[in-house]
Amino acid sequence: MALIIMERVDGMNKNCDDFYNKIKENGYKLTSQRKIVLNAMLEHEDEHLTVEEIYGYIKETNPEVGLATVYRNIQLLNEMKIVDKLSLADGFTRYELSNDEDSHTHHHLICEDCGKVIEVKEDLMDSIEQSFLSSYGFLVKDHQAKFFGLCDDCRNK
Amino acid sequence: MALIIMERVDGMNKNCDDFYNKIKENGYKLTSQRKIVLNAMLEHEDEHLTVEEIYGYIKETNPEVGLATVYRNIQLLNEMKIVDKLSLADGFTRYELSNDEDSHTHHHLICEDCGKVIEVKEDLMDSIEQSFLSSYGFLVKDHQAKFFGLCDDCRNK
DNA sequence: ATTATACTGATAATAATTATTAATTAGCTA
DNA sequence: TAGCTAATTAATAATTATTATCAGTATAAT
Repeated sequence: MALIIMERVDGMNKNCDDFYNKIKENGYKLTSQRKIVLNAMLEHEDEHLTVEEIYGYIKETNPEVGLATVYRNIQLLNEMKIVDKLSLADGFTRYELSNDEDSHTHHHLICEDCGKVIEVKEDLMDSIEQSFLSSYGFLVKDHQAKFFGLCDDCRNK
Repeated sequence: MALIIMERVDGMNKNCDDFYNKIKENGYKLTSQRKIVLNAMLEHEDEHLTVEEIYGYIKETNPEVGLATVYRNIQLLNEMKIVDKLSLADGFTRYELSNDEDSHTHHHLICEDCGKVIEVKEDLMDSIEQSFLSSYGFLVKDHQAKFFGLCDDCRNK
């Protein structure tokens, strides 16, 4: 039984070990709780999760993990750029797995009518960021952009 | 003395009455506290203020105004698009006077080294927003964008 | 001027996050 | 591989930010 679980975890995502290594490279210990938090994020890759939601998912299989530990480790994963911190339109702080550690953060289109959030994985900001360098001498390393408006469904209602 | 103060308030900003009218147009009463909160924002037009900071400015001249009133009215001014709500890099919720009620929210360039915040008043997002309409059917009404990186000074250090 | 109702101040309540502390554990060293 | 040490954890207290409550007050409509 334990073996089956191990197989599933190992096979689930080839990046899993990469993340484990990253944690150790940064000088942090690879604790079971850290793996659990990271796996929760991997298992809900395309969601924008609050800490309470992450905690809820974790409790289903690992009720012994404490809330403060989830807070601590989400923060740690954010500092290591493994997860991104964002806030959409509802005032909650949310986290999601970084799509690619070297690429810029992707954009979110937020429908003001139904609340739906659309992910835009293309960057599309290159020219605007170039202009910031020439106009202000500001070198952009990353960005975070939200666009508010109406999604296709709500626009046609 | 009262007259001098009145003159200064009236002369300070010709938009003052426009805002007062807007409050009444929206069906809200024009209370002295509401004027005080609005004037605090007008007197610190280019700052990104937390509620505590606004409260601090108000207390200097009007210590009788309560904190809950500041919260209530800042929220109200935000709903009426007189002030914008934003969060920069420090996790605090901040407010600033809207530059122009009809234009899109402006951008912020945040230096990761010294923390300086540069305002970009030009929009520059038109083409990217057009592409969202054609690719996703999403009609953008407003946006909010932060760019993280290095300012001119820190880049040359 | 009177009056209905929205608004305010003070403060209690709530929610989100951080700090504390004793006990546990990862991973280095012998 | 056992033992050691510092990092980490669980539980919970403390803190911080924000919202709700409610009795009293002030706005603006009549």
